[in-house]
Amino acid sequence: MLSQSEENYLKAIYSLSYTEDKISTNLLAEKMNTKASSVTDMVKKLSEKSYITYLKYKGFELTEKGSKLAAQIVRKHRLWEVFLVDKLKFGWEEVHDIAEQLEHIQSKQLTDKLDDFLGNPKFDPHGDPIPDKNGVYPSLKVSFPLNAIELNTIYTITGVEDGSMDFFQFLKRYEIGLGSEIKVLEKFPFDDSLRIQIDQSEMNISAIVSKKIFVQKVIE
Amino acid sequence: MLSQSEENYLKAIYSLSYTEDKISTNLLAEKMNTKASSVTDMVKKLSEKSYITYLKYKGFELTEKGSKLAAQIVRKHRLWEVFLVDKLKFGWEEVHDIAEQLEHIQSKQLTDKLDDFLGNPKFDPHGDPIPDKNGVYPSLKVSFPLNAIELNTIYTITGVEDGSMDFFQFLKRYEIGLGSEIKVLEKFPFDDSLRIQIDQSEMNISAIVSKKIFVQKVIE
DNA sequence: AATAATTTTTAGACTTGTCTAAAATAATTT
DNA sequence: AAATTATTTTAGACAAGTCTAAAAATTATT
Ligand SMILES: [Mn+2]
Ligand SMILES: [Mn+2]
Ligand SMILES: [Mn+2]
Ligand SMILES: [Mn+2]
Repeated sequence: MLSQSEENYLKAIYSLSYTEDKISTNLLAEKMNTKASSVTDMVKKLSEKSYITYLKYKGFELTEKGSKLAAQIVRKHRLWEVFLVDKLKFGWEEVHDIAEQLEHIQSKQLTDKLDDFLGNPKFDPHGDPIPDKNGVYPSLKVSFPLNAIELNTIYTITGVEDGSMDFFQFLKRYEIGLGSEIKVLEKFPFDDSLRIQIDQSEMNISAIVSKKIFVQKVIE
Repeated sequence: MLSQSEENYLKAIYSLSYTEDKISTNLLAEKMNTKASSVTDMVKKLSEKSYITYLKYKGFELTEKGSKLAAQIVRKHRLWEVFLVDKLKFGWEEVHDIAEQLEHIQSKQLTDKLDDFLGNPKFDPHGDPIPDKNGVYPSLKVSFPLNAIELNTIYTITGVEDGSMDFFQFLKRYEIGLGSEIKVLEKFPFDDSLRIQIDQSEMNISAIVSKKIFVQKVIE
């Protein structure tokens, strides 16, 4: 059984693994708000216990064992967040620090019963996916930029990349917003512009715009 | 903010205060499954922080501040036990160790919201009273042995002290059980036996029996 | 009241987790 | 390729919490 401190480090490494391949001492130190020397100490210990592989000066990465355990901590964290928001009526912005404590409670039975009590939620109040008891994440509908989707298929807009006022003005003018249903009718290779159907109306959008609008396939 | 260890010691002192006035090092060491020297170390610290008063070789006792805090830890412990049993469907015998961890989660808001969510329970699954957010316990109906109660007043049987088969056989023969309504009609000083009314029937019981049957006054 | 037994405290050691400062290694610049 | 800079590790210190063994204080017994 790992200490609370070891678990927090492991979780941080897990979270960095999402973007980084091998993780450096300084990167983890920054994430954990500690000093590099403390990280080295902990990394030695976690490596000793084979939750990570580590070569001096060369960085470290999670082992299968480490990854499995980290997923379980994330699972607990997110399940407790669901509990706090859904059952205790906390705001979603208030729950992180409490979940940071609750995630360390040791009882597999508790986690599983909590999961059932909450109705086996797939996402936490911040929209982050909750791994199941085997560490498996719910299948995510992945987002694509508009310029990369199938023709004549309905998608939903889930995000835009550019946050400039000009871009928002453009989107508003044509009533393009989150949740709008969108279908690409035709591609024009000469300038990569697209003829699209947005809700009921049709229009042509430039390649520049098409790269900034992200969509997900509509399920069913 | 106290450490988990400090909180556990404080809670143990609080629990011993119920029977002991001044608490000795060895008594607490036994309760905490530690060595006397560890207790001395911790007692110094808690005294330093004025949760207890302590004189070398003379024992220690809770201050007002210590008592208040300990009651809040007990409150959390018992509320979480209610949660585990009522909501997560644990058996009442399974919840103590988990509550032992949960009682250390730091968030007053969490405790109060949990209390509301559970419907402000007054007793935990083991029948122990839950202090409110001000540390006040629900008014307990206190139990007395039958030989110490008022004449001609209705009481309810809440417990028996002797667990022998012979005694149970006796109780069963006369249909005396938990929840039975009982009234003492007459006392016979020559042998301290009692004439009682048990539910609808009347009988005489010996002093020996009268000391083993515990009752509470019927409210209202 | 002296001696013996018990209880409590102290002294010193060990572990975990952290830090600062210095040394070692790696990466970048010239 | 050497020098400079950045990163990482080591060495040594400290606080918290625990333990064993020895010393001190208290309590009980003769
Ligand atoms: Mn945490
Ligand atoms: Mn979250
Ligand atoms: Mn506890
Ligand atoms: Mn209980």
